Amino acid sequence: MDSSWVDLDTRLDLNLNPLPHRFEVPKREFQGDFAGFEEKVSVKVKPREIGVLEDELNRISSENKKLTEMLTVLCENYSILEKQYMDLLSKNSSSETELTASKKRKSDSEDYRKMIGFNGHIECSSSDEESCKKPKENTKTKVSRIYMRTSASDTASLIMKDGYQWRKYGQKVTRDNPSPRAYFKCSFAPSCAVKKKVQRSAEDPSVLVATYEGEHNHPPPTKPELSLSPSQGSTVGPVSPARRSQGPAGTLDMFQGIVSDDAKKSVQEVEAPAIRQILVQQMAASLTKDPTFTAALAAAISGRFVDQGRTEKW
DNA sequence: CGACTTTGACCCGCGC
DNA sequence: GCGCGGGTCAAAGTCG
Repeated sequence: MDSSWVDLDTRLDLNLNPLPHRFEVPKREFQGDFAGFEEKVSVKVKPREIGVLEDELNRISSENKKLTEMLTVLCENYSILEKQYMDLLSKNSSSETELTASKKRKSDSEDYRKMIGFNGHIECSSSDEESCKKPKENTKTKVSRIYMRTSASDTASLIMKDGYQWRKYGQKVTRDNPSPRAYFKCSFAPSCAVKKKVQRSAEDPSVLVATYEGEHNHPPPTKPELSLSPSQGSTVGPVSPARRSQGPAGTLDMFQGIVSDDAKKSVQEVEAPAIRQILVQQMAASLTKDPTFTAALAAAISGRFVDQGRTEKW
């Protein structure tokens, strides 16, 4: 199924066709202050140059249109894939109910295998094996499970970036899995009782399985707050109650973590195409829905041209 | 120095 | 009752 995912670099490189050399902006353009820039903008531009600039502007505009179309197609692809994913989930859940308790664990891992086929899986449930194991516990406790493929460099640690701040309080080697299980508590809010367990998959050590218990009673950390936790760099919790209702289980929250965390790290470390897909979808949505995007782009580009005119004058 | 991680000990539930 | 295994605690160590 991997092949069905669009492997898209999420960086928006709008410079598809680099401008001719004469339009390249020297480094010095980005140095110094721009005070009095407006005055300088009223430059004497030769009529011939105006025509060239207009041509460039038109070209950029058409590129922008193409990009918008690409994003639209991407959104459609995502919708289709999302539908397939939800179908798959519903099939699995229906078959799961027919299994006995003893078989359930096995089916869970098989289920996981199917899911991991497309590299990332997010599963949320309020009535799962956890509540079967611990019938005395409050069955209302929401439990969600996230499978995340990690890069080789991440295999040493069990830190799973999800946007929230976690404090590790224990680690244990369990019987059914040679790799240790790490226990985390949400440390962002003292009153937040959310816990998470992170363990490598016994079948695929490159896959981290995080099990979240409970719901955060606080909003997800914002950017500045995230930057306050450099050591763990942890990151998004799956379940902000206010957001839980929307979209495929947990996906939006997961996505939010990726976005709100240090972008470089997240994109590198979270390799699950599903997550990237969500990222792309969000980007596409925000761009296509924003009527000012084109205008802003054009303004930025024309600003660059004006800059260029100024530079040539110097 | 404070926040966080590590890790061995302890607690508790469950099955036999 | 006993042993096992999962979960938690807390002191010591580490790091920025």
